[in-house]
Amino acid sequence: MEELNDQYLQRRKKLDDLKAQQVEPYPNKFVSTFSSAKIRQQFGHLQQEAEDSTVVVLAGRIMTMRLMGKACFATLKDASGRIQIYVRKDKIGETEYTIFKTLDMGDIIGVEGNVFCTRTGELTIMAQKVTLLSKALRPLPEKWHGLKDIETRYRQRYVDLIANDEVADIFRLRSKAIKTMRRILDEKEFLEVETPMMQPLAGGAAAKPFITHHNALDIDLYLRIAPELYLKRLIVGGMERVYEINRNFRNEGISTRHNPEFTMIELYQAYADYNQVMDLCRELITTVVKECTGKLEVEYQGNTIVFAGDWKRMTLLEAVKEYTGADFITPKTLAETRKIARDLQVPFEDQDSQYKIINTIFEELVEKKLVQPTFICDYPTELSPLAKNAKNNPDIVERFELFIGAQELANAYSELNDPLEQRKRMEQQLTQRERGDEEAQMLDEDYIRALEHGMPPCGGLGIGIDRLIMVITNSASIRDVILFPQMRPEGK
RNA sequence: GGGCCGUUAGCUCAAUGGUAGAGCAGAUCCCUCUUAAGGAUAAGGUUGGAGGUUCGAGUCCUCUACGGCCCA
Repeated sequence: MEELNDQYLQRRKKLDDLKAQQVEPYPNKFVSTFSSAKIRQQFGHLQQEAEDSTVVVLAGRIMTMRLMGKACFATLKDASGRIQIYVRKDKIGETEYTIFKTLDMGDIIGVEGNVFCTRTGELTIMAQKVTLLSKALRPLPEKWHGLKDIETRYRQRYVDLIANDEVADIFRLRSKAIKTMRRILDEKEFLEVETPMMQPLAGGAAAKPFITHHNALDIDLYLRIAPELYLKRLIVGGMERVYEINRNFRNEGISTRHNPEFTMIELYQAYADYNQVMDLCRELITTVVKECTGKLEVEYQGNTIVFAGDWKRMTLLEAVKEYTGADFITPKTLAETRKIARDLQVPFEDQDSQYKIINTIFEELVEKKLVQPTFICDYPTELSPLAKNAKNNPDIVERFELFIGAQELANAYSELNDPLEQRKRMEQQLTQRERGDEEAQMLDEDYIRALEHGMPPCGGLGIGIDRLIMVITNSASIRDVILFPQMRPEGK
C-alpha cells in the first residue's frame, strides 16, 4: 500500500471516532424517495424564499461544504445531478450537528427534509435528518479544477466520474446511442444474438489476434477479431436478420483511435446487397446522431460534420484521384503504380500488389481528408476475401467503407456466398500468410462447409461504436469514450 | 519502434543553476442564506526513480518508469 498522507490519517481517525459514538459509517441500505433531478423537476417552480412542506429523502456524495458555525450549506451529487442541502443545528439537533460537522467532502450521506428556495434563488433541501451512508477515506480532487491529470483520469475512472460531471454525460450518451441502434434493428425484426468471443480460428477481419489457452480441452483459442463468420453461419441457418453488439479484440498498437478491445455492431440481412446496407447504415447513424445530440450537425475537432441530406459516395479509385491527383481509373501497370507511390512519398513493400499500393495511398493521403460522411465503394477483391465480386469486374467487390471525421467508421459488403470462390479466396489468404502477412485470414473449413449448405444472398455491416461515440461527443481520443481504456500497469 | 513534451504537497499550478512557493483540500478557532462562502492561526515536500556534472541541481547531462502529442 502506498504511504498514507495526513488527510487519509485524519479521515481514519474520524472513522474511529464515529464508531466510538455508535455511528455506523457503512450502513447496509438507505431508502430514498427522490433523486436530485426529480427534486428539480417537481420543485423547480418554487420562487425565492418559498418553501414546500413535502418531505423528500435523497442520497448523494458531499461535493462541497460551506460551514458557518451553527449552519452549513453543502452540495450533494447523485447520478442525476447536484443539489444543495442546508443543515442547521436547530433543525437536526445538537448531537447530530456535531457529528455532521465531522463529515468530509466525498462522504456519501442520506438527507431527509423539505425543499425550499434560498434568497439567492437556489433550490435547497432543508435537512431534518442526515445519515452517513459511506465514509470516504481519500480526499476529493480540487473542487474547482476537478481532476485534470489524464493518466489518473483513465486509471482511476471512479475519481474522474466523481470529480468531472461531464464524463458521465459521455457514457450516458453512449448508452443512449446503443439503445437507439437496438431499437431500430429490433423494429426491423433483426434478432440480437451472441456468438463466440473465444474462437478456434480468428476470422472475419485482417488483424492480429490475442491467444489464450483452454486447459481442459488443452487447445489454444483466439479472442475474436470479428464475429462475422459466426453471424453468417446464422444466416445459413435461416435466421435471415441478425446483429450483435459486443467487443472485438485486436492485438495491435494503442492510439487515440485504437484500443485493444473495442465495440462493434455487426449486422447481416439476407437477400440484401451492399446498397441496401448502405441505406440502413445511414439510417442507423443519422438516427443515433439526431436522438443523442438533437441535431443533424455535430462539431467534431474543429469541423462541423453535416449528417443531413445525401452522403457523398465515390469509388476508391475516384477518391484517390480526387484527393491525390493520381489517376488509376485509367489502368496503370505495376511499375507505373510504384512510381506514382514514390512521387507521392507513400511507402510500399516490394511484394505489394498494385491494389495494395493503391490502398496504401488511400490510407495515407485520402482518409485524413474524409471529414464529412463519405461512402467509399468498390474495393479490390484481393483485400476483401469475404466480399462478393462486382457483377462485371472480378478485381472489384461490392463493398463500402464509411468515413466520418477522417476515420473509418463502418465497413460493409455484399457477402460472398459462393463456397468454391470462398475456398479459393481463403487459400489465397493462406498463401499470403505463409509469405509472412500476419494479418492474412485463416482458412475456416467449417465456415466453407456452412456456405456449401447454401447461404442466401446477404448484406453485412459493421460499425465501430467507439468511434461513432467519439464523433457525437467530440472526443479526440477513443479513451475518452471507453470507461476503462487499456493502460500499461502502474509500476510501483 | 522513432521524435518532441510532461511528471513538484491529496488536487490544480508556480519557482534565471543559488533558502522549493501559492490556491483549493486537511487541522485549530470565529461565523445561521452560503454557493470557488468569508476571516484568523499553524502545519503539510526524498521535486517519478537511479546515476552523473557542479561549491551548489526541481532546473544541466545519461539511463529508466509512466503518461501525452506527432510520426511509422
